[in-house]
Amino acid sequence: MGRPPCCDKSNVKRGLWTPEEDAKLLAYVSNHGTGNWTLVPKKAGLNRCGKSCRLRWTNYLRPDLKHHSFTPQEEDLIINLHQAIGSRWSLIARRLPGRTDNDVKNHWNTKLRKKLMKMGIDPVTHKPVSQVLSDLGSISCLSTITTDQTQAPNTTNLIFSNQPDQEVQSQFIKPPENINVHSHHNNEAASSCSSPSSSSSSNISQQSSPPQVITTAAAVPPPGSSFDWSEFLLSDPVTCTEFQHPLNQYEVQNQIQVSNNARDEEFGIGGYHEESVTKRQVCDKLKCEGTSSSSLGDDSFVDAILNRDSEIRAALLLVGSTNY
DNA sequence: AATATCCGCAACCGCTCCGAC
DNA sequence: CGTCGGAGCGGTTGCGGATAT
Repeated sequence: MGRPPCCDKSNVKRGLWTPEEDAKLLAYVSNHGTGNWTLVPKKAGLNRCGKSCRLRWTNYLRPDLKHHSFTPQEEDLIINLHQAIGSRWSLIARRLPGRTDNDVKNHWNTKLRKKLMKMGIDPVTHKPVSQVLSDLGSISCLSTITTDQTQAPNTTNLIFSNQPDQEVQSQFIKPPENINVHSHHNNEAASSCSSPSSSSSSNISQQSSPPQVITTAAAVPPPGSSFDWSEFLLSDPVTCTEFQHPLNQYEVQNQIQVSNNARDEEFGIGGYHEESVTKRQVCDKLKCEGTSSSSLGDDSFVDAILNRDSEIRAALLLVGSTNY
């Protein structure tokens, strides 16, 4: 038996709030504070679900909220934080005084995501789209391996099916999030399907079984042609599956990739974009390393991630400068 | 001017988290 | 330790205004 609903949905008003309702809620919360949200509507004389009241208050009525559009500085901060911690909207919003998680989320989905796409940057991984496609090529290599190893319906196996169903198509639209191109096993896949000693550019010729999608593809953007990545990313998923990698973009590694993997290794998790990673997991990890747990509020949580990210990137730059 | 399409935002839904018991 | 229930989060939906045809 599931949990009963928080309120009788058939008997409460839904949809847009009227000015009268806003006034009632505002008056009540101003005088009594929020307290137990399930009791607020009754005490405030509103025929609304407590959850709806809380949302209206936090997203619209709170007196400290900004209602003007986002500044370029705020946008930059959102992009940077999203790159570091993924879609933890509430955490990102706490870095932006007067903004709510809903504000940030909406702004990301309607403006910033498209802006990055237009710049040729994948908004999920924040990597160049060409690299994401390279990573997908690597993952397809995994699919040929894992199909034999396990029948578990993991995403990687589904992605490159020749007969994509609805689910497969939707996953293909946003592959990095669902496939997690920078997770451990994908790295293993990438390395297991390429010669250990080979340079990345030589991997192509050594691949015995290229991904199905790629081999059956027809449309290859000619070198030097104008190609709109944003249009590609927004295009029909079926069309997407017909796209073929330019071979010279088949290189697998770069420092950002390594950075992501190193960061994942650091926390023993499959990347910050992975759904299963909770704040607690990261905090626990940091706690084990001597970071005071009491100091790990949400801001500290973000700080810890940003600091660790900076450290890893700095270390990689150092390694890169000595290797090349 | 009428209609279609696009876009942004507010609100909802389902789920997890977390403290109380 | 397990259960309960409120709080909070992220994803998604749908409405309404703006713009294009």
